[in-house]
Amino acid sequence: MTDKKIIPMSDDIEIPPRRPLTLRDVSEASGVSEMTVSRVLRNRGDVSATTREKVLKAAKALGYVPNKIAGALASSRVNLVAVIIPSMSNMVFPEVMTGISEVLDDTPLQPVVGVTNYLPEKEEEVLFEMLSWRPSGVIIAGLEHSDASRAMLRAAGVPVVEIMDVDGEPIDAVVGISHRRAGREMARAIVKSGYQNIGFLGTKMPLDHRARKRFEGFTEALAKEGVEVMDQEFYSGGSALAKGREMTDTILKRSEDLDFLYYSNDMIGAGGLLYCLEKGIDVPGRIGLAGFNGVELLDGLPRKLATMDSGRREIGREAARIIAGRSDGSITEGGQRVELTPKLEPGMTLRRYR
Amino acid sequence: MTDKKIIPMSDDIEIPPRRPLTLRDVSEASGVSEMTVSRVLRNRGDVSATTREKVLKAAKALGYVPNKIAGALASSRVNLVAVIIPSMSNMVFPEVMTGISEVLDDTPLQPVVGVTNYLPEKEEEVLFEMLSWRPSGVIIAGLEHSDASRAMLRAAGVPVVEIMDVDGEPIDAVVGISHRRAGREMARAIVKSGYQNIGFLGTKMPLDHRARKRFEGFTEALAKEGVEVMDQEFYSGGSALAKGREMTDTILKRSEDLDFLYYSNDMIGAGGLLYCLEKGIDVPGRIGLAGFNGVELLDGLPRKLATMDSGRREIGREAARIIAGRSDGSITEGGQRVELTPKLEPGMTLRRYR
DNA sequence: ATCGGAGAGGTTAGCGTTAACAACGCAATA
DNA sequence: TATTGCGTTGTTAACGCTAACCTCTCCGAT
Repeated sequence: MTDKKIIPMSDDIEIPPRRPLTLRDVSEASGVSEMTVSRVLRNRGDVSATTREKVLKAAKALGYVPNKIAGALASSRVNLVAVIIPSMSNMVFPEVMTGISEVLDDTPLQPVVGVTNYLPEKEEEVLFEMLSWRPSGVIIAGLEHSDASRAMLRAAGVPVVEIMDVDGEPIDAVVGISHRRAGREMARAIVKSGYQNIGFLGTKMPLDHRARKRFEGFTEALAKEGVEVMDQEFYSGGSALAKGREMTDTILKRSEDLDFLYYSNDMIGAGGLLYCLEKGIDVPGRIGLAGFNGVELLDGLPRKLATMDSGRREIGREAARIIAGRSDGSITEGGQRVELTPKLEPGMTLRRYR
Repeated sequence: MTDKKIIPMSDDIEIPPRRPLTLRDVSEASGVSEMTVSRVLRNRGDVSATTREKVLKAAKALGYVPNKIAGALASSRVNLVAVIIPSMSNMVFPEVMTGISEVLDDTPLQPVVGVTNYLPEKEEEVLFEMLSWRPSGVIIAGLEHSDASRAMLRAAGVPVVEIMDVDGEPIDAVVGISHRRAGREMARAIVKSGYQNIGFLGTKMPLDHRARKRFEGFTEALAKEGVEVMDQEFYSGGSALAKGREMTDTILKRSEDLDFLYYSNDMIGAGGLLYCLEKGIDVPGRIGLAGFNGVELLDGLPRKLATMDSGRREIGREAARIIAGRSDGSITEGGQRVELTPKLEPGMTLRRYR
C-alpha cells in the first residue's frame, strides 16, 4: 500500500496499465484483501456471494489474468504434463497428442510438447528443459533413453509414462504395443497367405527403435518358417509417398522374384501400392503389400493396403489417464503396464489364398 | 544458513532426496553461496574457474535441475512463446511448427502449443491459459478472434504475431498470405486454361475463415470473367482422402458438365485425382483439378496435382523471427506485416491449352 | 605508501501467489 | 448473559530464485 510507483503520464483518460496487473490491483479495485480475491478466482474456501461478485466484476473490468508462475511457486503445484515425442511431421504423433488432449481436457492438466527429432542428445535437452518447469507428469515416447535422461526421469519424482512400445525395461509406467510381436504377426500372416519371396522397405533405422524391433520380430518369425528376407531397401528424408514409389521401383528391378513387400510404415506402403497399380502389377496376386500403423489416409487409396493398427490415439488416452489418475490421487500405485494389441487389417493387398 | 531443517532419517548412506533439490542444496554441497551457484548455472557475472567447476560438479552429482518457475518469477522473464493453432491433424500446422522451431532453436525461446479446434470459445480459453504463464510472445493463427481474445492479446504487453492470413486488421504483427488473392489467382489460371464449368469442393467453413476467403476471392475473380461456380460440395470430418473421392463422385454425378474441380485443400484434391484416374476420366483434358497448400504428399501421386503453395514453413519462420527479434531487443518497433506470395504450381492437372 | 579499480563472491529484498492460521461478527445454544 | 461455533475475511510467512547492491582482496600505477 505504501510503494505506489509514480509514473509520469500524459493526460489521456484511459491509461493503459503498463505494469502488469496483479492480485493487488484487483483487491484494491474491489476493496477486499488479496487473499479473498485469490479465493474467489480459484473457487476455493467460503466467500460470500456478494463479495464473490464484486471481485469477479473488478477482475473482469481490469482484464486481470492470474499469474500462474507465482501461483505455481506458492502452491508447488503445476498443472502441466510434459509430452516428449520424436517428431511432429509423422502423423503418428499428432494422433497420440489428440488422444492425450481428449483425456486431459477433462482435467486441470495441460499437455506441453517437446520434440526430439529422434536424437538422444536432443531428448536429454528437451527433458531437462521441461523438468525445469516441474510438470506434474511426463509422457515420453520409447523406452530407449540416455543414462542421464533416465536418471532425470527417476529423480523428477513425478509419474512417468513411456509410450508406443512395451519391449524393454520401463522406468515407471508403459503404454504401447509390442513392435516385435507386430512384426512377428505380420510375418506369419504373410507366409500363411502363401508368399515366399519377401522384401522389406523401411527407414534407415539406427535411431528408430520401434521400426527396428518390428523388423527384428519380422525376420525372427520368418526364420521360424524357414523363410529369409530376400531383399531390403532403406530411405531417409523426403516425401514418404514418393520415396515409397522410388524404393519399390528399385527393389523390384533388383529382385524380380519378390512376391511380397513389407513396408515399415503406411505412407511408403501407399507409395508402393500406387506404383504397383500404375505399372499394372497384380496386387495381391503377383505381389502382396503391407504397411504399418493404420493411418486414416489408407481409406482413400484405390485399394485398401494391409496394415496393422498401432492404436496411437488409444495409447495417448491411456497414458493421459494414468497421469491424470496419479495426479488427482485416484491411482496411488505406480509402474502400470498397458499392452495394447495391434490389430491386423488385411485390407485387399494380403490374401493370395482364400 | 540458519534454518537448516532437521529431517529424521534412517541410517542409509544414500538417502534418496525426496524433497526436490534447490539451489541451497547445491550451494551447501559446493560450499559457496546460492547466488554464486545461480551465477554459475546461468553463466553470468564473474566466477573463478575453480569455483565454477566445483559448483558444476556438485550440481551434476546431485542431479540438480533448476526451477524455472522460481527463476521466472524472480526475473520476470519467461522464455516461452505461446503458439495457438486450430488443429494438429491438418499437416499444415505441424509444418508451421517446424518453421517456428527451426528459428527458436537458435534462441533461448521455446514454443508452447495450444490447440483450439477452430472454436472461438476454445481459443479464448487456451489464450487465457497461456497468457497466465506470461509468455514472451504470442503466435496465433488467423485474424478473427473474439473481442475478449483481442482485448487479452492487446493487454498482454508482449509481441503478438497473427499468422497464415493477411486479409484483415491485425492486432500487432502479421505474417501470411492473402487467401482472397490465392483464390483469385487460381480462378484466373483456371479460366485462362480454358475451363468454364467449374465446381468447388471444400470443408463446411463457417469457422475456417481462410478457406472462406479463398472461396470468396475465387468466385469474385470468376465473376469478373463472367463465369459462375456451377456446383459445390462440402464435407466435414473423416479421412480427407476418402472424402475427396466421395465428394468428387457425388458432384460429377450431379453435374455432368463440370470440367474443373477446385478443392479447398490438397488432401481432398488428391482423393479426387485418384478417383478420376480410376474412373478413366481424362485429367486434365476432360476435367482439370486443383488443390491448395502444396503439401509434400503430392509428390508421390500418380500425377502432380495443381496447387498453390501456402509457404507454411516460411510463415512459421518469419513469425518466430519477429518474436525472437523483439524479445532480444534487435527489433524495437511493432506492427510488422509480412505478406508472402503463394506460388501457383500447375502440376499436370491444370493445362488444357498450351 | 596510497589509491583506484577490477575480480570474486556475499547479502538483502523482493517477484505474485497460496497455505496456514488468526480474528472477527453474528446467530444459536446453554 | 455467556458460550460455542460457523461462516467469512484478513495476516503472515513461505515458495526458489535473481537484481541490485555491497564487501573484500589483490595488484598495478602513482
